[in-house]
Amino acid sequence: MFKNYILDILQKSLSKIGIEQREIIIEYPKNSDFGDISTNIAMQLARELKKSPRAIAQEIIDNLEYDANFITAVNIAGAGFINFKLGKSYFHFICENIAGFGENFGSSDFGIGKKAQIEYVSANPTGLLHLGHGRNAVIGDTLANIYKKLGFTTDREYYFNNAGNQMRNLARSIFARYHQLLGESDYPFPEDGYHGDYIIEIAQELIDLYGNKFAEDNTENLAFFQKYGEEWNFKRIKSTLERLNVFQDTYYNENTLYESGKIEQLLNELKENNLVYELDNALWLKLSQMGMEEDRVAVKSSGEPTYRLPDIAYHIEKFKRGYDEMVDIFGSDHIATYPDVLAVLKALGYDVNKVKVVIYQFITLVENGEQVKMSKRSGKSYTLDELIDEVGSDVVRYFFLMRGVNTHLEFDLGLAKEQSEKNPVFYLQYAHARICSIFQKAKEEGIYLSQNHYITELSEQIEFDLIKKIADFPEIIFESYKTLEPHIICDYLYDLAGIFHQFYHNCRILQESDPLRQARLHLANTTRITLKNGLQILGISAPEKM
RNA sequence: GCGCCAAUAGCUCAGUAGGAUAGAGCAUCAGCCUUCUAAGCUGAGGGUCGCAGGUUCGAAUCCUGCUUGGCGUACCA
Repeated sequence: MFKNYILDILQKSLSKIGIEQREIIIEYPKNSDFGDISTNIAMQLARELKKSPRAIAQEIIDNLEYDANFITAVNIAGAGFINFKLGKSYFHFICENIAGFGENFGSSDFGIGKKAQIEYVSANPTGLLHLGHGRNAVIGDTLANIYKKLGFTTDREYYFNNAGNQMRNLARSIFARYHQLLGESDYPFPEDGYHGDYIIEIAQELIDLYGNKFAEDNTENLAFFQKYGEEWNFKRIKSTLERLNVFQDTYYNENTLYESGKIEQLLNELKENNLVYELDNALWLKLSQMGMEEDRVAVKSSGEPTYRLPDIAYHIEKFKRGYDEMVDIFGSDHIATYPDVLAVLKALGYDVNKVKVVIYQFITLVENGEQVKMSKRSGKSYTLDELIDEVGSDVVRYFFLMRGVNTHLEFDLGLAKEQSEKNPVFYLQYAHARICSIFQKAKEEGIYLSQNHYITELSEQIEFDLIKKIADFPEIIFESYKTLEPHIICDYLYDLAGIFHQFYHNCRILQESDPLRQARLHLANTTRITLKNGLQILGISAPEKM
């Protein structure tokens, strides 16, 4: 938004010297001596035009037409940077523009008319959510918020499987604890069973409800335990997600792919397209013909499909629903599996560019400099619920989002628990609360926002810095959509809060008289809206008082 | 062994369609409250961007090799 005018005049200048439309990179120089805004376009063109960057820069400037109220100086520096010094009118114009968006600032129509699906969490109901699921949930939910902000119609989906080995293992684990609680203390626990305390809780619940009615080891009883465990786990999973402000529209059961014949259909399609072959009683996917390392099994010799088949069928299902974009959120342990799925989809003629895969790295939990271990099947697991109990939902969300998805995230429990200036979440929320408190005070004094914004009253450097930062917001949202990196928004809001705090210290608001007071109130108000809308995307509350 | 991902300040991390003096937070040190919230602001110190080569006017960013760490490497999901 802030850069549009500059881009426009540069583009026109370029076309005058015979260079067609291209992407111009514009940035804010770190050193303010270089002006407010700069571009390296002359350097980019040097190789192509076989001229020195500085000469090209001069040529661009010579052909530049601009409003002298907007741009007060243009010069060449260094190897060929073109630097612009902006006039007050430019900042006023931008600020007025932002104010015009009101509470909707940051929304755009980029995705209007397009449908996106974001699939996240997708944990099977074999246990409680742990921290890894938390990172998955928060990344997925936030990306969905970003898509929504850009105007996409968004479907938030949870894909799960309530059949198979792991679920049978769950039933066996509960069954063993059930017997142990009934007094058979040496009843054997499954080798790779689920050791968490929640299994004991479930077993105890079953005893409280039914006594020893299900003690006999038969398939009916185990099936009952499996179903009971599934429902018990799902209830807990949903309540945990709800606490984190994560809501999903659809829970898609893998089983429906079998029931509706979609797996069968896929198998036929694979055979018709000659993408599979039989070997040792198993059905193999010809992945090596699709550019992959080696072939993999689609149907085991036991007749059971591997995960690949339903995964492919599920994605076909997504394609059939007509999504323009589909986002999958996976932990790094899945990094090797999705290329196979995509390769097959591609071979079947689907446009796999519509599928975006986010791979996030693992979390380590640290307290007092020591790593806290967490593992689902060992007894001592740190559940997501416990973490929310300790630090609250806002902190959990922010900490899970504040690093790049490809970074091993170190979650510092000590810092997270701290309710002080060290904790970045509070720094952000404090800025918002501070602004709200100014308006509260204004209200008490009978001061309200005027119709006229009186933006032209603003003249301090810090006010212009703030305007510049606010104006970046829409672009930041777009950037995080492009890169599928929510942390960009965290960093942005942190910077914005910082600049606001500086403004707050340097510029009085309510003590001034109108119209400057009004101008600053309006600037504070657009800051508030930006912070609030940004926090909303992150799923974090924007308190009015702290 | 092979594959993917990483390595940047004491710590946690930004920064990679090659660009100006590599940034932030925390920690350390020094300042600022009769003034709209000090959960704030101001300043200082702190770096062989893992190592070695290469590409070029220019490399944290691209290429090659190496070292270290994480995750994979199933007819588990």
